[in-house]
Amino acid sequence: MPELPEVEAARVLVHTHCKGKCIEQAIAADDTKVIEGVSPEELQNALRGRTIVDAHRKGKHMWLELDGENPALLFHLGMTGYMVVEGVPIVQYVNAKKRGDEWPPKYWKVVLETDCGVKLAFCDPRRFGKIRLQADPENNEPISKLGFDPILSMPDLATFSGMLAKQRRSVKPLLLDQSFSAGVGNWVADEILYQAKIHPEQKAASLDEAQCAALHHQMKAVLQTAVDAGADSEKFPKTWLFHQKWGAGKKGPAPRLEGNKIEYMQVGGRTTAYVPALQKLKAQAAEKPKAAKKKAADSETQAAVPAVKQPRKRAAPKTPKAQSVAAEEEEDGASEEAAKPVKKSTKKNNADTDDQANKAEAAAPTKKRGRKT
DNA sequence: CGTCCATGTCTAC
DNA sequence: TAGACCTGGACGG
Repeated sequence: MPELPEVEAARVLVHTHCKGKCIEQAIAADDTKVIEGVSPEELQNALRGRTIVDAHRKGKHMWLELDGENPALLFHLGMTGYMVVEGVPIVQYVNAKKRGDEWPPKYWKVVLETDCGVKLAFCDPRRFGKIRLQADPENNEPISKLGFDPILSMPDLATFSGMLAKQRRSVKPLLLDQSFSAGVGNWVADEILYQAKIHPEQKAASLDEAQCAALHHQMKAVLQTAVDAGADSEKFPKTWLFHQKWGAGKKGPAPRLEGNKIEYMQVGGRTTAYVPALQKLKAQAAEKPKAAKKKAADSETQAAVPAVKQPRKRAAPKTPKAQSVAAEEEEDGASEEAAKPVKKSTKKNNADTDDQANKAEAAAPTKKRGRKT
């Protein structure tokens, strides 16, 4: 769950173990989807011999500042990216599979080894992450287009309220917009809104003074608390909605929090958990009646309902993404890593995974974790 | 085996 | 606002 707290924890990890160290060896996977703009060889050559001066972060982006005039090494962790230092236990994402101690770790995209033997790897199973080289990252896209980072520079209340007043959107989609507030993701947004007792669909401009103040406070407070906990969810306050959303709640009895029922709905295309009893949608300006949303509406006071309560509610079947099963040529040692989809049209990167396996082997003969079939 | 879901962006109708 | 992009885990049959 790479949102601000998780990325900050990754930054701290690098800062703690790698700051001031020289990169003696760098290995990059042949994955053009994740590694942008440079070939593996170019990236390796650009990193070898460089000293990691420091590690920085803004929003969900982080970067390693290198010595001299060398461009920085940027990372965006996407949905499943994470940093690992050999021998240092990683804070597992909730619901993530336990990783072993093998090195290089599975799904590695870049592995660095410093002159004093520290080994750092960036891994990303789902490959939504991004790695790139860029000079002066703070003054170039995408980082230059980010909004305020609540931990680095939370605006004062007056400024913040002014920003809200100009918005037309609902508050949750606004919080998720990285050009508004950088670093807030799906779970953080839900937690902030729950703590501030604001309904996710409340229009940002319709928040009253007290709500603006609560939102302003919780935005900083929730993130600071998560950062202070090192993004380790086991250390998050027991009163947080977070634990229901990913901890319990999913399975088992009807999810409740402090005695209140938790509801789920889609807001801005994302699954949203909230507590209707505390987060009420107050009347807003001239708004269309908003056809009673079947989901939340009916269940408001259904405390009498038997303990059945189906977890979620799957509506439409949702078209499967018709995996083209067609062509399937390349064999060589390829078949060993992820079943390469050989996507229909837009397939430009296939040789990556298997290639990585090969490199991993070369780089660290010890382990090779392919999954044979 | 199949379906659904996921802590994030992008892009197109 | 829905669909794409990717992959793996959880769960149902």
